[in-house]
Amino acid sequence: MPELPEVETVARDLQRWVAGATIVDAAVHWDRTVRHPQPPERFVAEIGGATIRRVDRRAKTVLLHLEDGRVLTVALRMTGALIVTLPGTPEDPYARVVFSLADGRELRYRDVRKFGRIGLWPGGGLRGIGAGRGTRSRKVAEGSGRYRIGEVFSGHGPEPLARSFTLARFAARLAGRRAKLKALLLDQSFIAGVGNIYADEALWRARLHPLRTADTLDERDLRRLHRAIRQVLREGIANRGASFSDYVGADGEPGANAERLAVYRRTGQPCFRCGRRIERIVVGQRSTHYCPRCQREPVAPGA
DNA sequence: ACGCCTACCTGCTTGC
DNA sequence: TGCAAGCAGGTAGGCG
Repeated sequence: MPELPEVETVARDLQRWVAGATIVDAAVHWDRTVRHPQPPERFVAEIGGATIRRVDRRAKTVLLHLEDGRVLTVALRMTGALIVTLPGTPEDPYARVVFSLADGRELRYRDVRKFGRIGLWPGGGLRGIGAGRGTRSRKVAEGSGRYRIGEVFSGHGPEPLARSFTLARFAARLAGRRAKLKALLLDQSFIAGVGNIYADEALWRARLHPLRTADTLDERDLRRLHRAIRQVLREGIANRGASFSDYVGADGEPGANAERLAVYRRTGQPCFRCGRRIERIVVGQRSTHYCPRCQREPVAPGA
């Protein structure tokens, strides 16, 4: 499940391997993977001849900045992967879009479950992203006009690893919120890039129960949570991401972070801090893993 | 504005 | 062994 650390790994790989490369052709094998422009034939016509200037990441989306200013976005969602292959590499039945590069290599978008989306957008408006209050995700639907790349992300919250994501700013964003911590961490308009794995890991590290509500946190809780979010994401990047089934880097290799996780998918196994068995509950339709001793139950109001 | 729910997808695991 | 149900979860979009 590509979250911030996994997407960052892919973007860094691609920056090393395809920055400067020219896309000479593209083949779309699953139409709905291409979100914009529509129809896919138009997408193919518009991407042909484009040269990749730089590759980076915003939230959980890979951004391939083209020389002419346009931006190719790849949202990996659940099972998406961007893999660079050498000439002669066998075809992949799960490759939904294949970009042919001028030097003979291919940049393949592989996606077993077809949730991922690729878009091509006019540049502009990226500056200042995440500086706003983080509204609910705006409607930037397929086929509904040509939004600039900045507008695609206008509804996203701040980047948790940015220097500007300070404790004060985090506290200000949390103020007045009464949602469960788990739900809040998964909300991309609150913070960009955290998914189910790193939400559970951050809460374990901060010793906070996933059902605690944001308005019950004191200053020390806030500080621990702010720190924990940044730590688990940085460690994930250092280990090239966590692989469970489908996630791989642009080299096609899985990351090493899955075996270093403290709670995610460790139900019934001992907590690394206290030895108590990790439990699994469902919060907002998402499986949630935590230590019942280290992460104490929320106290009912008025109890 | 916010919290909650479902659809989108397919492969793997589980249970009978 | 076979087969169906359950599970995995990011996010658009709908509802109250």
